[in-house]
Amino acid sequence: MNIKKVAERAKVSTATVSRLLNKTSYISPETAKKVWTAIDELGYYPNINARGLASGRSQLLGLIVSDIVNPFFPELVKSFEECAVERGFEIIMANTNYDPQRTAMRVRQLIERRVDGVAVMTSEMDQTLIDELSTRGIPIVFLDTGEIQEKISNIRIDYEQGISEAVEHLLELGHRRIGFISGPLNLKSSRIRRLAFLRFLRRKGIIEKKELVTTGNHNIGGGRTAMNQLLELAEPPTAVLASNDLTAIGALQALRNHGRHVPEDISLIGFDDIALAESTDPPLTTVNISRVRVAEAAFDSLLELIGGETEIGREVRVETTLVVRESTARPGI
Amino acid sequence: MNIKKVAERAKVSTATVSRLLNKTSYISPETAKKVWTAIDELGYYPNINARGLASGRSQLLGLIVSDIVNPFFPELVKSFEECAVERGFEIIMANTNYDPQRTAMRVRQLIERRVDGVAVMTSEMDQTLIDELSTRGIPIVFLDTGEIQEKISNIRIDYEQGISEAVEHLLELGHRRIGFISGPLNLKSSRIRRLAFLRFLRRKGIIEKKELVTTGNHNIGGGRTAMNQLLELAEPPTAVLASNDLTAIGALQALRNHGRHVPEDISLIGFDDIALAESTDPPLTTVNISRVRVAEAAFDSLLELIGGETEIGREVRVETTLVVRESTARPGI
DNA sequence: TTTCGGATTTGAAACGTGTAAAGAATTTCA
DNA sequence: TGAAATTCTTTACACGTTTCAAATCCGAAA
Repeated sequence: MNIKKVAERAKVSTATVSRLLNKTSYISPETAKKVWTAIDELGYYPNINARGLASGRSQLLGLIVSDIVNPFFPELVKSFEECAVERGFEIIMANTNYDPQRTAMRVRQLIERRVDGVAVMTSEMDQTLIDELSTRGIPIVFLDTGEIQEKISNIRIDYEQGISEAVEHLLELGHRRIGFISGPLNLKSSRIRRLAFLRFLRRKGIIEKKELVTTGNHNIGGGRTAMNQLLELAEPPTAVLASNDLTAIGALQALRNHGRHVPEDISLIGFDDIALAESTDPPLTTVNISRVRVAEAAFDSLLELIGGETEIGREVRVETTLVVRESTARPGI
Repeated sequence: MNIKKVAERAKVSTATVSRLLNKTSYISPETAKKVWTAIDELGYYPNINARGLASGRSQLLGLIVSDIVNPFFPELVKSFEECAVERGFEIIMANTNYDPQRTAMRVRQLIERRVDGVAVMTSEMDQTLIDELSTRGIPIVFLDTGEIQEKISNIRIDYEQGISEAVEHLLELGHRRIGFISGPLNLKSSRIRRLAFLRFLRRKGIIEKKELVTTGNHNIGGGRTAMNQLLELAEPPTAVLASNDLTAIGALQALRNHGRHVPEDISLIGFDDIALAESTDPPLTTVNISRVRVAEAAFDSLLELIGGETEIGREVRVETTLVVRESTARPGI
């Protein structure tokens, strides 16, 4: 059941069948019909391996993520897959678990598989691996952590904007003592968020109080601990911004345990806008990063590089926007 | 940079190189060394497309899930990927979004890709698609929803056991009015869980009270609504079992809104044991389904079918076990 | 020592299945 | 009628695997 059989049955050459399937040139309607009939009758499915071998394109994209279990990623993966499938690509998922060795192995496999491009959604990527992809001309798109180069694009999430909006929102409500719970400081994205917060505060002429800026671990537990710490201060903040939603959820729990009401006693803002944020109690005001937008940007940039339209990659900025729900209000008196 | 170049440089035939890489026959140590040197010097990576074409094996597995965003799946996907990678396979993820057309398209693509096997983690799979895989001899493993046949295995999650344990636990604590919030009844797994609950109650000689068995939607909102309903009863339950953890979390919120304390006023048990269950307030007692176990069972069964060791598939039972945390206690007086 | 049978190791060549460049045949249009 | 356009065919790949056969080596028998 291969293209030859189809060609024989339709009484055309294999090239005609191939061109029909790939739409690479016009085929007369009658011929097309004959061929389609043959294809249907034989239940022919082209062999993508052979196609890939002959054409040099695999229609396969590698998607490297550090941890799908992190609620930020599934949506990203889902959207990316949707984009890919729409354009006739499929994705090979590679979960690295933050393990460099594993990452190296997976990248090697992706190369052997002759993927047409790789989306790297983790910052823990060795330069040698990037080089190995680059040498072979495989386009790459990074999330947040990369510099544009030949065949390398980068999606930059504009944390600054969302954080500005969030803090602005709190300022407008009348808050002046604003706390921040950052993520683990060994992660680049954590540091960026923290820095954006501090910078904006300074820009607004608000004196930074060291004790109001604490560190969590981007998990619920870390948020809880950090919030407890903040509450133990002589003068606790009237509003807290968390580096991600899980942290905010932990903070929410800590507040409840201390008998503080959100938002009456203290306001709380998260970051990411994971699905859960809508269903916390109270629903969490948070900064939305559109996973759909990020995935689309990543895919589009990759496709552009694959298509060879541009040699040099580009940087795409993805906005973040404040989503006001019910965890913020004027400070209590 | 192909096998021929390597062969030339090592002054051997391509067959020898191939055999060395695939370990399909002994190669004398000197020859092996020559070849390895050539491979290293050239930075040769075999072309998997060509390999697949020649050998008929793609070392690729399809993983069909209905919705990766559902917190049950990421862990499953992760574990499955781990198993696969360990044995030299890679996975192509196909997210169906419960859309039959999309499912059909993805299955077709997987066939074209000549995947060596498919794991179907969704119940919404058309019989014609299954047939299309079967005709081509592609092994399949289902989760919960399939009958073993030639080249088809099934992983059966033992809901009954977990639910028995959960209810038993409540009974031991002294509860007699036990409510249940099911998932959407159009999902097979929801129905199974609901049935298991009712059956166990009956077995224990407890009269089923219709009003205590409500329906949610496997999401937080649904859990909240359902719990509110239960609380409006003249005689509300003293304990509630939810069909999944998200539902339980919704119920938790509803209870809090009504000023009821968990577990003092009312006990609550979830199902699935998603990561979040550990971090709710109070930590949720729930029935654990080991995603790792499920993934391993699925992969192993699939591998067995691929290896051709067995023609007829088999059914693997995966246990579920109660994890007691802090959302259950003796009923208040 | 020579020779023979079998085991080991290697090579040649035939696949597997599609794509694409170049060229042939046919039709269209001036 | 000839040039151009359209449609199709021929054929040379792409790159491994695998079968079958050849070469080499070993120890035992003659």
